[in-house]
Amino acid sequence: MGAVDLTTHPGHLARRLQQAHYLLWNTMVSEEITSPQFAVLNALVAEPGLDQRTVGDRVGLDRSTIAEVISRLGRRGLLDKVRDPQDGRRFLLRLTEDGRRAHRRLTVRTARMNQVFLAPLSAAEQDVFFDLIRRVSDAAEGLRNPGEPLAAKG
Amino acid sequence: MGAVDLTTHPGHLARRLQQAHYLLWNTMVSEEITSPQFAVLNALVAEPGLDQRTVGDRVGLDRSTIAEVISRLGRRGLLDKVRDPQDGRRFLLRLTEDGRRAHRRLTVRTARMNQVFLAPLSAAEQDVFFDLIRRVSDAAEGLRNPGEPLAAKG
DNA sequence: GGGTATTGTTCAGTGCACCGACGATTTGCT
DNA sequence: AGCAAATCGTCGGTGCACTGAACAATACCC
Repeated sequence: MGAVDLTTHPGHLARRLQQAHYLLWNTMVSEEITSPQFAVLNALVAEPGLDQRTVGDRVGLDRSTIAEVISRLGRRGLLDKVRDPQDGRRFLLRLTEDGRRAHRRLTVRTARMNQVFLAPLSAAEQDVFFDLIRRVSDAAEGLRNPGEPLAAKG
Repeated sequence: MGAVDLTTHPGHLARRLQQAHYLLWNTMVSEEITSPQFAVLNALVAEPGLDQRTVGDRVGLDRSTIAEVISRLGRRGLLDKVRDPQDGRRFLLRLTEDGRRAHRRLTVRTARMNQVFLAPLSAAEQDVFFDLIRRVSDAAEGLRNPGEPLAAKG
């Protein structure tokens, strides 16, 4: 009487999905570089010289979290941080040669892992999977800033 | 050259989904009791007197994490911990009256939040959403103990 | 040019999540 | 009965994730 079936709760399922992914990442991709760290490397491969905050936007991490992730990557020599001469508030981020190498290596392994992870679904189902998750996430993200109509700004 | 599209990476999507859920939970359900904490309360409503490790199994948390969650719930007076007289290793867990009240209150709010969270999907799509996530999570979970055929045990 | 608001980073605090190691207890085997 | 193995909880360490507050640098506006 009163207990609920958590398998119909999207939050619970989201947590389980992420745990499952964490497990596979650790065994198939890397034990040193985490998935969020890879996301940061990837963002800097696409757009070298971004500042911290923008990297955070790109990969979906807030200021505090991105600062820690970047600090860890910097400590391992995978990226460099230099003050922006044009704007003394920012740090500009750039991968080192080691960072680019790590990104290349992990890209291959990540692709393999994704195949294993998604193996239970047919190709068509995988597309649906992406679509549904994206729509739910985007909608919730949109509720964050209610007073921002996205098109009209003044 | 070399950067990857993270929107086709299930791990990245899983993280974003959980963040979206976290956001909605905090605004629509509770700022004090978190989603994993609610899962523990729910497990103990369904099966009072479980020990820590079994609760962890039910909600999908390892021993260390479940210990912290339970300690927080205990500190707030939502559950009681007593040594099992039959097995001195275990602690048996039981909700207090406050714990049951909190669970009832949050059950209602959680249902409302789930509706908002899933609103972007049609009813049929919601079923597919659950099914796909469950299948992927279960399969990855199954890779954890490779030598356990689930049916034959000796 | 000077005050105010905004922006980028950091820091403190809380909480989830994992692993590996440890001590205590129970179980199983002989 | 007695020892080895498994089991439950704890502890230490690492890392992600958020909030709110502080601080420095820049931008805006009169």
